[in-house]
Amino acid sequence: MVDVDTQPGHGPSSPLRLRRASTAQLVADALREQILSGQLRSGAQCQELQLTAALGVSRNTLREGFQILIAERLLVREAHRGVFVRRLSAADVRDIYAVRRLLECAAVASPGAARGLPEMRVAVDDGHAAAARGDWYEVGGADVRFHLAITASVGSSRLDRTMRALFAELRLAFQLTPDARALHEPFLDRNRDLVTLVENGSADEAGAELARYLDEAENMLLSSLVRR
Amino acid sequence: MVDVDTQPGHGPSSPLRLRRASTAQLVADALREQILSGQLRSGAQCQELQLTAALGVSRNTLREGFQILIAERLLVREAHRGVFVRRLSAADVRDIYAVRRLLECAAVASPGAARGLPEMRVAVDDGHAAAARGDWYEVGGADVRFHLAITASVGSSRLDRTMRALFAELRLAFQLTPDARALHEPFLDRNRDLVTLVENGSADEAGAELARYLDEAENMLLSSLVRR
DNA sequence: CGGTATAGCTTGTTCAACAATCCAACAAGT
DNA sequence: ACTTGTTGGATTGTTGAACAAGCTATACCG
Repeated sequence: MVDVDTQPGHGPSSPLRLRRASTAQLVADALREQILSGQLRSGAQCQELQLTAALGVSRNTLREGFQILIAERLLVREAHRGVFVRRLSAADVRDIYAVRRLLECAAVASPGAARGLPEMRVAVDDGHAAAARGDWYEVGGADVRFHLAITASVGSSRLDRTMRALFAELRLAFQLTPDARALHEPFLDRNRDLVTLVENGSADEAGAELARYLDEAENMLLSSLVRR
Repeated sequence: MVDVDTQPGHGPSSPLRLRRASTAQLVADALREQILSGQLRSGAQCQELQLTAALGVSRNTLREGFQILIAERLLVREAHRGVFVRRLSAADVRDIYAVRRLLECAAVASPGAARGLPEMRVAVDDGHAAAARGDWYEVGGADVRFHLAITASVGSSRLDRTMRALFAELRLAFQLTPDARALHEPFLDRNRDLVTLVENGSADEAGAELARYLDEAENMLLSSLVRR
């Protein structure tokens, strides 16, 4: 699952300190789950009174939880109107892919890219396995893990967080498309090809291929969006 | 000033919609200002009762404001202990520079880098002007604007936000160094050189120079940190 | 001196109230 | 019919007070 630990930056000192999550954090986790799994649809309103009842927390705590997801850009607040599940525009999708192109291509073409290979291979296999049993939602999950593995090779926790947040947002767009299969299937083999390129140390070629890859993915996603 | 509009993602439709900031947002803005200007020192505790009195807001609203800055990583919360101004470790600095190297080098070497030239030039001039009058704090501000101009050339609002947040965090480290001049002076001319390289369309050379640049900046910052 | 209870303070969470704002429905005027 | 007030109900924004839970330091005891 894609989850973003926006919360308590590791306490200054202790690497071994058990901390139970705050209620607000639990609220955010629960809502994020609902959003990413599609149970809370894009554009849906999150009414305070209704959610306090459903989650069994107070209004103030719920609002603290909202703030977490607003910072993650999964929710948006409109003053005095309410909180809504973010609805991605075509411009948002283009913006996200612009970031992906810059970051992922740079990461995959960098010398350290090979460090991500083990996880990339796992994700590729997971994707094919999920496709074999027709679970296109999970294919999407495996695809996210594949691309996460690319940027994770840089070894920066901040970059990880950024990418996780970006993909969580992108999933909002995936949900708007009618045909998950058409969206993900073409990239199963291309992910495998990308692994091969990285294995062979063809840095520039991998970067170029990924750039084309992302362009096509963006166009597919965009064209499937305008249809509604 | 570096400010991150984590808040209300532009309302779904309207490009022309006036919105007053919520109190929680104002609280976050005020605290961010205090933190970045150094009045709230790194590591300092933000006591709820004290701040509610100082800001004239309720505890609940203050806590909503906290959440915003926690998401921006300027504050950290330790359960039942309190909220503190983030204190950057050496590992944090290295992490930040790893991201900067990837992003900025890719951006400056990309075809669209020239789009950022006007703002880059302004920032360079601002920096030299500030240096001439010995205002090293403002030299730091101009330097941030310079690097922001590089990534802004990509044209992604998400990338802008990410970089702004990154630089806000980095400023926490700047504050820990005793000698702002030593930290910033060497890069006044190198920024100028970078402008020239981009003007000439020497993409690869600009990327390589920026990589060296960031390595040195990182080392300087790190060595000035260990001293305390 | 080291360990442990105790007390005080701060944070975590809830609840209830009121103010500000939005929204839909209705009334009135052109 | 179409716009323009007006009004009332519902929702969000913010507050204050209360209590529970968890830290921290002091004082106490072996």
